[in-house]
Amino acid sequence: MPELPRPQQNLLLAALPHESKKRLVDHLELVSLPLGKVMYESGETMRYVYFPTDSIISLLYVMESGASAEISVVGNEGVVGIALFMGGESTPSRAIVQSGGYAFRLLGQRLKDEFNRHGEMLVLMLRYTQALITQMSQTAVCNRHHSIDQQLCRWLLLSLDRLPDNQITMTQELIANMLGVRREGVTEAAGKLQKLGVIEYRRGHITVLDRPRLEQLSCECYAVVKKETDRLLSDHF
Amino acid sequence: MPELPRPQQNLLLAALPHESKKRLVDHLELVSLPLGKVMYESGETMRYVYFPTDSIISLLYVMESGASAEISVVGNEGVVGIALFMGGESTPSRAIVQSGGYAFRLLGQRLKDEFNRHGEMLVLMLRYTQALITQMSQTAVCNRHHSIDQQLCRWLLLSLDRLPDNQITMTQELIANMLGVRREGVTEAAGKLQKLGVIEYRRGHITVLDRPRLEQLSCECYAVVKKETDRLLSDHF
DNA sequence: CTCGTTATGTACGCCATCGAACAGAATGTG
DNA sequence: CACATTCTGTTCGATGGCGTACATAACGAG
Repeated sequence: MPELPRPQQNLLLAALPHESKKRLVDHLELVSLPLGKVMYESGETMRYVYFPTDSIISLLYVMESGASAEISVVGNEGVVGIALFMGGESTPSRAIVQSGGYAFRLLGQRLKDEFNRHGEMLVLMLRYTQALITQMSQTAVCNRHHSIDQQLCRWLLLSLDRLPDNQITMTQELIANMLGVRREGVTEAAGKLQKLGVIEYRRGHITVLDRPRLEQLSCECYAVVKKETDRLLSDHF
Repeated sequence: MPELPRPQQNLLLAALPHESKKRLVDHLELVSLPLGKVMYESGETMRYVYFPTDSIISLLYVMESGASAEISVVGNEGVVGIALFMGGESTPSRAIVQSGGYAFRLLGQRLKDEFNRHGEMLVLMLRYTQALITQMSQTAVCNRHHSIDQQLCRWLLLSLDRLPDNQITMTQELIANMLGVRREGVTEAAGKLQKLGVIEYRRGHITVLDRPRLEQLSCECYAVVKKETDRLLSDHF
């Protein structure tokens, strides 16, 4: 039987000094996040922040037309709900579960209290926020300049980094929503990767077989984000 | 003769309570920022933060190939150098002067000292950062889904909001760098706008004649960013 | 005023991606 | 096991933006 997740699996929670952790741990509530669940709707006031352990959350922007694009992705290295401590309380984007799993949630007010003690929590959250900003910037650039093929590679790698194995549960339709492209475009790109033996997939399941090759085929955006995230957070982790 | 800028012209500085302002004002140094000046190079450690009064600064990402794209834009409503107080000290993007003018610069350490007093400065900087995040997200979406025509409108509006009159000094070539498209694409889009009587231009100078029409022709991205920025910062301004 | 430089205009073929439409395959539900 | 549903594969024409090449026009330094 699978064990239940522990707070330590989230790297931000793990990085907290003992004192902070002690203050928070009793208020952390384990929640299950099924694939596709909408955690925040655009403009909504946030009540909780979420620290994923083994789930992945996409921050998605949905336009008036219904078209969408992923702005950034959050896994066990991060937290969903930065608007709470940044002061805005809400954001114009949607948070949706991209890979089912668990997260620990914390009442917004509790996080704010801890944040306002101006200790390690503040430093950590701000550094993480900067990493998130890097990801968003890179997404903007990537959307402008890179092909679907390259972007799919980037997206697979970002997902892979946040998953325990080399297996991604996701339909091509959903990936297309994330990338903001047509489903057919993803089918084609995925087909090429499969032909190259880099991935293997069947109806909603993708297995990455050759990760080094995937990194070669990806645009520089993945490496930039990875490197910068490591730089910003590795002191703490 | 034109008067020299005052710190109050930067909205963030203006919004500071008297006490904070008193601590900082003697350390603010007025600097002139000529068009095209590179204020930060990607990855460089930041020494100063800049509070523009009448200049505009673009945060630009330049790829390995040399292609570029604007991530966000900063005028008298903001500050250049958030990485300093976010904790990362540097970012992978370049800051370049998009419209010449003045700014007050402040030694990074002074800002950090003020920031670490955990007063109004912290709150203000974080809220501003959230506004910047909104702009970056929207840029990502816009790059994915909207036409050059629409994006040019958005870009003109964002610039206009940060300038004293309806006159923009900027070549089509530079606009193309910002938008991450070909110069010819901008020429064509600008030509259409001129034919419609919305703008008028000649060799590096653009005059906006019909701003309401420009807003109609723009994608929703401009309005989203504007509205969210107002929401996040109007309590303070 | 002239000339070199820089900015803008235009044209052509190319290609990635789009939109739409439909066929086939895998899945799980009753 | 059969069927409805959902996912994936493929095709077609349309098109927006690209790369390239070159022409014209405005400016400003001498």
